[in-house]
Amino acid sequence: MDDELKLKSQVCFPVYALSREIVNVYRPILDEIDITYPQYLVMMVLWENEPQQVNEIGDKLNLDNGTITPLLKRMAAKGLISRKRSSNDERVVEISLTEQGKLLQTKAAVVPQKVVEAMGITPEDLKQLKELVIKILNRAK
Amino acid sequence: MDDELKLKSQVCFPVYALSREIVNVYRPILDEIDITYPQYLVMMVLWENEPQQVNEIGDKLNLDNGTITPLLKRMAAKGLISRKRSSNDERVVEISLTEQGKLLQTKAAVVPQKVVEAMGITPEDLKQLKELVIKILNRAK
DNA sequence: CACTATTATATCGTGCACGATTTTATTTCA
DNA sequence: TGAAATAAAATCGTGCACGATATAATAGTG
Repeated sequence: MDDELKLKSQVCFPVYALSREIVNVYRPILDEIDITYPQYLVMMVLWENEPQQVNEIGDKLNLDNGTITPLLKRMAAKGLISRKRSSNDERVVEISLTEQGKLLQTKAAVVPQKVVEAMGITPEDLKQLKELVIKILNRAK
Repeated sequence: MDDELKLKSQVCFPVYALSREIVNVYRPILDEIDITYPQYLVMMVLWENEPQQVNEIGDKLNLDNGTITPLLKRMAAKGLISRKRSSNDERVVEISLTEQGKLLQTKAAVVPQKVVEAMGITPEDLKQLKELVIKILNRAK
């Protein structure tokens, strides 16, 4: 049998498995502040700068608008963000943080440390992983 | 602002983004043999050994049965696999390849090379990535 | 031998994730 | 200026992904 078609030979499968494992590690930690991992990513984008357009957020997270639009709607329904049509350009929807969304940042401050602890990963491996993944990601896109 | 809550500081986000990018690279390639990436993973598990129980496949792919059961049902509906209750233990469902499922292996032989080309990744980075990700994955679980 | 615990699978509900298409607004340029 | 092109969001359909729960069969135990 062709070795390349064996699961053990795969490089992509461990990445796919690690990605899901990461989300599973985040889940119980983010449950405490009542958001999901993709929602947490959106919040990080907005804590850094707001308001932002739907597409700006999608570009930063590499999510297309078929994903980001319903994601933002769930977040708006939860009271974390607000959506307003731009008066300059009626096509654009500006996403801003609500007071509740701003306050969540304080509660989220403990998340990074908790995740590192839960994953049991060393800072060296972390750094190496990030550099390598970003290198590959940049080439792939 | 707390730097740890910035997207740029994140390690997990690049892994999550790379995982989705990988699936997106596979998509057009696997479209030609009419399967999805998770279905391709199941096929690899079965090409290596069959029949296998539902849970055996799920364990190898780290997928719980809320994911694997409907996935296998779609594959059975497509004619790639067959599902049969074990006569020894009526709880167990044995998953086997159909003739069509076996034949697909030949058509899939070109997939690994095509993916490597499409990703534009060097063999050294590939090897390094795999080792690092597996190391982290083993610690996290 | 019943009664409880365990195991294997299925089901249900929610939330991504993406391609394809649609809708509406703005821009371009003949 | 008005038709065609482009751009921003939204919508639709399909397929994961997972926790929680349910169902049914087998195993263990007093």
